[in-house]
Amino acid sequence: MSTTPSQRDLQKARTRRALLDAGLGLLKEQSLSSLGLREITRAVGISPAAFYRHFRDVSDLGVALVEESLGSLHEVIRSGLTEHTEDAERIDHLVGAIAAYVRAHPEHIRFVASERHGGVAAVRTAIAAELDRFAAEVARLLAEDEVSRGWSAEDLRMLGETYVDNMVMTASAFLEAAQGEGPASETVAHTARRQLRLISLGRRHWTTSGQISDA
Amino acid sequence: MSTTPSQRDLQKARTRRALLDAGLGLLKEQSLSSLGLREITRAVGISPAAFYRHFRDVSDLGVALVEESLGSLHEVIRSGLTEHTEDAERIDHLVGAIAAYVRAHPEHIRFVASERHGGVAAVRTAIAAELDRFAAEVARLLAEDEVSRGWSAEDLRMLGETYVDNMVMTASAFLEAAQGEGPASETVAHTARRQLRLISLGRRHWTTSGQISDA
DNA sequence: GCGTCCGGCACACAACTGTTTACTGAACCC
DNA sequence: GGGTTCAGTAAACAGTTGTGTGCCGGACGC
Repeated sequence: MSTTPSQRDLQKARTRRALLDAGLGLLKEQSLSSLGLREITRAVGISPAAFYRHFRDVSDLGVALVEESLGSLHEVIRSGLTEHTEDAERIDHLVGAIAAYVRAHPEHIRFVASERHGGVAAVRTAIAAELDRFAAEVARLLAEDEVSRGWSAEDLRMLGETYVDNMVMTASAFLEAAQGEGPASETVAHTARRQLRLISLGRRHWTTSGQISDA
Repeated sequence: MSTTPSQRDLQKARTRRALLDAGLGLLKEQSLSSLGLREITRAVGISPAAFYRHFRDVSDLGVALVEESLGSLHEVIRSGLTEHTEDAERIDHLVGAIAAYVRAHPEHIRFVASERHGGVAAVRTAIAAELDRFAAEVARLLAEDEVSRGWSAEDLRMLGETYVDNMVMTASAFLEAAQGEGPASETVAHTARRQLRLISLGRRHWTTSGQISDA
């Protein structure tokens, strides 16, 4: 039961959105640690002092952007992994979902990719935590496949991390493709599919002891 | 036949080094796009204007740092891949080499990791080019294994990229471990070894058509 | 209807930024 | 030894930055 938001709350939320959007937009061409508070407020059309009504810091705004960027991705991946069980089909679907997500939210992806190892500690930590939850979730989903019988929690976790790493790489490769900086989008998709296939194959032949079995 | 460098050339080279080192040091706590020219010269102890005797830009200095950071890595990996042929042994050696490299040049690794998707286009491009050469080299080396018989150039390339991606991820994970931000160093090594094992397994069971073979 | 809350404003502050200019003085070449 | 080259300097430039203060005015709760 949520109380109806007042006119004031609505307006406040609206400028908050504007600040987030403006920040995200400006981050196309620089990184968070060089993004100025005044720069943001100028883009929104409000006075610098008004910024403090919404965020303590620019890095505070950054942390808010992390949740926003990665929050909606969970659902996308969950459905991608549960709807299909056959490997090839699942891989195609997953890569397609990533491509679609990048097309829909390019700035968010760019933000995460560049700030994941960026200069602002608070944001870095927030992203790491989110991706961690993410890897755990993927591991949980993959644990339900028949192929995962007998896998230790540790190995499953490793598998989840491998998937997440790969997805992040793929997403940022799609992004570069979209802005003409790297190989074309289809090439990225092709490579991503085969990388996932490689991982899938390794997974099928994994032995719980971790030894590499003979062919 | 190289001419002996004059006293002046020597001194110039020395301050250039100082600029690069100072820049790298300052990048521990921020990203390149927010690194100030004056900040660097102040750290070195020269006047701001003197900076222009060595670099056009701060991003120009960044590009110089890319070569420096990634140049010496080639040799490390080449030896790591050629000295051993047996999978398990090779993987141990490779992960160990990465760990040692990170321990030896932590700032360089941090620089590459954070600027790879950072805000400065020129640097981003330089890193991408270097990693590209890198992936090609790994592919070339892996092509010589017996396991690679019948692999297409395209598949080999994909394999090389997978290796490089994994190595970059591992290196930056080691880095975070070293500064106490993520899981411990041994955990990282353990995960990295198993990820490489996973890839190795996939590689063994790869079929040229790209189909996933039955167990 | 009235007092309070509070998002946004204008203004001021000191500190900082990249870049240009004309210069000094030591190492250089012949 | 004398003229030239050139890394580094000092000073000035116009803009920029984050943050603090006091105030306004419309929406709010009662």
